[in-house]
Amino acid sequence: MSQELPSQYNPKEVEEKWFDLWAKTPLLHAEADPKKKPFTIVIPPPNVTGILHMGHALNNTIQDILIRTRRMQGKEALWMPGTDHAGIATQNVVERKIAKEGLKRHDLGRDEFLKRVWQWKEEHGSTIIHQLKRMGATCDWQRERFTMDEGYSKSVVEVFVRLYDKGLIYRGDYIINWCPRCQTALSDEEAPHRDLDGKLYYIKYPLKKTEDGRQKTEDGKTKKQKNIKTDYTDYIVVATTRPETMLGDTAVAVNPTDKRYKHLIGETIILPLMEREIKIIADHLVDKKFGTGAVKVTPAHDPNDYQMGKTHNLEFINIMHPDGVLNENAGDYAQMDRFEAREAIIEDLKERKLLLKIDEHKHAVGHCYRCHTIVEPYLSKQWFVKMKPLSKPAIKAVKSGEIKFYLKRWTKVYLNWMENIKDWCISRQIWWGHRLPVWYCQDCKAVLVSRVTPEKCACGSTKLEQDLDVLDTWFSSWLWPFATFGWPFLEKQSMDHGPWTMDKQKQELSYFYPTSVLVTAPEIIFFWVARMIMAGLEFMEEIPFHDVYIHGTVRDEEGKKMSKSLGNSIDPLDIIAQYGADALRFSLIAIAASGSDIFLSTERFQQGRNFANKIWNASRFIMMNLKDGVTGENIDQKTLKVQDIWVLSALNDAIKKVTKSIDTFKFNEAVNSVYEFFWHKFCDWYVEIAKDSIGDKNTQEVLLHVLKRSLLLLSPFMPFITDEISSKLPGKTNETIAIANWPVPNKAFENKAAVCAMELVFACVFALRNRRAELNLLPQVPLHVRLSTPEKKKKAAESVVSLIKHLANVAELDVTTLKEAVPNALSSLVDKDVHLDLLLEGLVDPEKEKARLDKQVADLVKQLRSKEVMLANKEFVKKAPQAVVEKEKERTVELKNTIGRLKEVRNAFK
RNA sequence: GGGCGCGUAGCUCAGUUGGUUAGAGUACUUCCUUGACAUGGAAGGGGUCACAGGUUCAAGUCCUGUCGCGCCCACCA
Repeated sequence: MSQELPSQYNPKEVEEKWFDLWAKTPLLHAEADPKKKPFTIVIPPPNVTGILHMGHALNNTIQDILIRTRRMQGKEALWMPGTDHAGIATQNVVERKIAKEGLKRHDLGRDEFLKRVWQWKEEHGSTIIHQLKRMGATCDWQRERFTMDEGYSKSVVEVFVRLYDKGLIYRGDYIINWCPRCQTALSDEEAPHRDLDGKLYYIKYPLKKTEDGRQKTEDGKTKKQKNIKTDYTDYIVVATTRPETMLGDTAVAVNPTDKRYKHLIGETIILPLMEREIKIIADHLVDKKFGTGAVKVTPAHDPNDYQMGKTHNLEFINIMHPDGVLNENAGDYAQMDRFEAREAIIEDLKERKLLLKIDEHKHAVGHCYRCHTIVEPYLSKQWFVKMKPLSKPAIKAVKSGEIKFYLKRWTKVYLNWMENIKDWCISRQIWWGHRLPVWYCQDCKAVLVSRVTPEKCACGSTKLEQDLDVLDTWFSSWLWPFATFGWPFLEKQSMDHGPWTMDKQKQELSYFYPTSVLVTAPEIIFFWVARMIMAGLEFMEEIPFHDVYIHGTVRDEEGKKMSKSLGNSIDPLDIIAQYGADALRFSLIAIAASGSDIFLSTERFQQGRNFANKIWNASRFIMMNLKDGVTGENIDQKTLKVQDIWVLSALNDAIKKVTKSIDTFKFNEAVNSVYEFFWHKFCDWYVEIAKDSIGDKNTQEVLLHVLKRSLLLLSPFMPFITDEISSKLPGKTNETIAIANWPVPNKAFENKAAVCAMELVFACVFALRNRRAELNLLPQVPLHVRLSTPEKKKKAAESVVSLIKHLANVAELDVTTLKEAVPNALSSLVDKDVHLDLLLEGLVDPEKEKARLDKQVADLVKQLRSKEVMLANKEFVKKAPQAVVEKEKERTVELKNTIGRLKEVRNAFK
């Protein structure tokens, strides 16, 4: 006995009870079945400071569709959730919080500050997890991990020590990306370049007079320097976008092949403002074509110049404090902010007539990905991972096809990065994160890298101090696929999802690893995907996943990336509140074609809401008509009607299509197939037809049968509403359909004849509705109709008479095999040799109808001609596939028949 | 500078390895409110598939070029 659905679909009411239940339901078997191939996904750990945005919503919906489908298909489907500690972001959040109390982190001290961060994490860190649950994500929540968990941290330390021992981690002074606001080093990936409208300043650097008081002169100028009028007698002109760095210049460089400057190489220059003597050097790094061909060299503040500084043994002068304020090396400009100093220096140069000109100049400048401050190339002592050795197997894994990207084009992006990989700066000058497992002996200056806190140095000293830096968050994230299982199992870890033993954890890891698929956004390829592949191959000696599905970036209507900072985001939580999580999920997936970017506006979600409403009401209608004992599983095959077979066969098609589309990561196709089937086939046609025999038990069986399977097919996309409805259907077997069985096509229901017969019904009903509209006949007006068909189709036609009568309000319908046209009737071709004549005495203007028919005939003749031309083409007949040619021939015959028939009808009008 | 993607209906986009008359959602027009659903039903209008060449019996689909838009990477200071 089925329960009733409330007459109004209320997403909020429906959804709120389900995520708790899913979270409580064991989604995995207690013991992994070694015979069953698992399906594993690890969730891209969202930033612990994060709140759900559309990107997350899309990402999680896709993963949830995959995991739900595979789970229903009987796989051991594990979805490992969690969050990463997001070092810089989280620290920033907490710093902002204590700033409200008028405090800075140094006021609190490291320990106290970290306490505050943990406190914040306890209070707010699970926000995003709750939001993911609210979206319906069926993760194995009891396995939730955090990159700062005790056990996970041990993996991080283990990895650091192993890489260090292997010589793949080193420490050194290099130019790195420095964020003066966050006051930490950043990796190259964390400092994305953005184009800025900058300026290119041309500055005169005076040459030092030679000993005899004369200056060297140049013989002749080259043609290329026409636009720069330079007095080479007294000055060399350099071009720079960052004039403030000139305070740290220790040379001027020119290209050794540059004829303009050849005679000046080795000469001395007086650095303006600082009045320091610097040399002119020659280096191939200098581009002759850019600016004046002469470049100022600031080895401590530019990566290129750093290179030159090393090769030419120049002095490295750091002119900046870590916060971007100039230091004592900056002379008069000390204590000025870097941009303030720029202005001041320009003013001073102008005053001294040393500024030749300023050009507008667009150039790309690195920005901190957490606070968007312009980063400073900064010379400092940092820790690095040597990447080349790690990248080699990672390149191979993708090239060999062991790991596949969807879409394929991302492979190139990955390989390009991997093949040009640079060493990874992993130390961060912040407090929140994994402290480097490095100690320095205060006595003998030895460096100790250790898994546990060392007690004393080899020299016997106990004065050991741990490195103050912490590791890049991604240095922990890249271990996610195996560290979340407890790797490296050094000791029994406290995992809160059961009475785990180390052995069992090891078993689990070897069962679930490598994982099946990774779903993420394109910008994460370098940060995470590439590094996970390297880590997996290095530490597990196996790839971490087989497939990488890259989905699109969610953008607003103007094509901008949706982000909080731009203020253009549509909040998924608002959409959930307004339309429901099912509508959100449905619409997101329907829009998101394989990997293309997604443009969003609120209206898009109405489609999802409307569909949910349709599902609700159709289900309600079916349920309110069910007799006791109807289960949807006891269809009597012998009494199936044409329409029953047709809908069951269409259901088979839908099952096949949806399953295949999900297998090939074409989620929009999947969702459109099930939408099309449910709404436009099942509801629009079958349910309408079924109303005529709604009292029959078998009709009810079919209705329920199709409904149940439709709900299963829909459940990965719209889990809440489908589970709610299923739970109220008779004969349900599971607590939740999240663990029900995925539907499979039933061959018994495949029947071509029935499908053809139904197509005739559609064509007839369609033609008649059309006529009604043309003739302004209300649906209530009964029609008289004759169907002319060849002998062989007569039986099929007769089998659907009652359907046509019912659907098009036809009072009389004769099926004949007569070929001649009916006078005073409107004829429609409804199949290639089946005509439908609508008898209409006096209801139609013969002249008008004649004209209409003439036009129709003319159109068809045109079509026929072009077909004839095509078929006369020998090449076509020879080369085209047989089926195509046959179809064209059939079509020609069809056209000829129709034309003849229409002419007859036309002439029958008196 | 290099790489990638996109130009299809008013709008947002689908369109499988080339093969009948190019589809959907939305918007628009007309009609339909007696019990599943107006968050609905029926019918309709609307496309030179950016442009120009080429390959082919056949091109929205493949190739080349042009124009427009977008993204990513890069040490032209």
